[in-house]
Amino acid sequence: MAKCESDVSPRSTPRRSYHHGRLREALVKATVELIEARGLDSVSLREVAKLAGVSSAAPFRHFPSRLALLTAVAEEAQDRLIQQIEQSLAAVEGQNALQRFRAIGRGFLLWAITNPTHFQVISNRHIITYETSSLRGRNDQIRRQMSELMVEAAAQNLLRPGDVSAHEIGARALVYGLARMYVDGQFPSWGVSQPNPLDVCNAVFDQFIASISV
Amino acid sequence: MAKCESDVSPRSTPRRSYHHGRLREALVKATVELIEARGLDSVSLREVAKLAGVSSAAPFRHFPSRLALLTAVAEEAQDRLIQQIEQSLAAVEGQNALQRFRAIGRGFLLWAITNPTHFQVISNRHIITYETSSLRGRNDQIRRQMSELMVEAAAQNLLRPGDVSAHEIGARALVYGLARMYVDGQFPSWGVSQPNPLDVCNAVFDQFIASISV
DNA sequence: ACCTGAACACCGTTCAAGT
DNA sequence: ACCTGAACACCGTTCAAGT
Repeated sequence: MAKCESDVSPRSTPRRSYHHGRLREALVKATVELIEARGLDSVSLREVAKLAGVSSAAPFRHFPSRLALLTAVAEEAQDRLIQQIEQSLAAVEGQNALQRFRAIGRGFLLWAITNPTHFQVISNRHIITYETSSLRGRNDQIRRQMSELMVEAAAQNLLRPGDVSAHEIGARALVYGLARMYVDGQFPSWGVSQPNPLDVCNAVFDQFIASISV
Repeated sequence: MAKCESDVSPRSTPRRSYHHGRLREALVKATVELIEARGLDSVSLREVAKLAGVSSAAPFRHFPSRLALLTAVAEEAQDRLIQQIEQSLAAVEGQNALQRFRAIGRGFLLWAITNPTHFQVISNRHIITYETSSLRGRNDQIRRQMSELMVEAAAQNLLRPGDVSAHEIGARALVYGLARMYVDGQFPSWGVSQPNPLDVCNAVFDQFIASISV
């Protein structure tokens, strides 16, 4: 298997001490850098370790497995997502339930497009342990929030007639699908030639929100 | 790395002849079986070869790389998708452009849910060579067909006011997102407890089509 | 023409031993 | 307490040699 060259190089300044100090954080950082440089598949613990300037066995002091390391990246991804959603929600405080629902979707899109590597890791359930980590619980929380807003929007007659949960699942699938199409590089082949992919995503999502509202 | 047990076992009837005869097809079939039994990540050429009853070097007579083997699976996936779409389109012959557009979406959903393994392989651009195979060209063909139907639907005033391409990208992202949520096992956590996931997908997609039509 | 067996350079993971 | 070096069983891929 030929390994392609890249601009990722190990620590030029060798550790002055035997103990690394912040190896855990350094490994997570090195993993993200490696994915950005050469893609998810080419991430090996051995190269992550080399990038962080330690032996290939050292990561196992901090992570029980490769899965656990990538799960740590996914947890960082989720932290950023939740932060982004909270920020987007804060910007529409006091507005109606549908506008708040829309803010969550836009927050998700902004997060996915500005953090494509993190999005790729967290949305790939095969490379992380989703169920046994905190990921599942915190994701469920976002989902519940969206459900409540949809129910509230329906109660306030903000939605066109139709099944409320179908609207909700539709919105989630639409936003998730857009983000995936972007990170999978499908936008160019779809004739999306606009300079900013986020503008495209927002426009599509906004039109969806408009079409389900009265 | 511990290998879990499974019900996939190599050929019980050993080859009577030195030459396999239909090794290429057997390898593709073994690959699909292996993914179904133990997931995409655990597919190795060596095990595929063992399943087909040949040495670990034999596959390289028929496929230049692991990528090429999985690309062959993806091509089989695309064959089935195109066949399904043609069948779905045939069932709505003579109906208006929006109904024909809807038929493509429903064909895609039916294909993805009845062929989850094939969908997983073809939608994972990191494990196949998408650009240099016939995949890209034939996929573009489907996309063009959808574009034309959308333009035709707009010309016939079947759509609510709005950007036509945003409707089209929205439909594509929605359908793709639904299929991914299903194969990624996200439906249970979304409270989708209906017996048939296809019914859920169809209902969500139909409501989308209804919401963008006049 | 098609397949095997041994080899090479990788990989995740373990563990005794070092500091 | 934290890290190294060598080891183990894997992996994709190559290639001389077999049929």
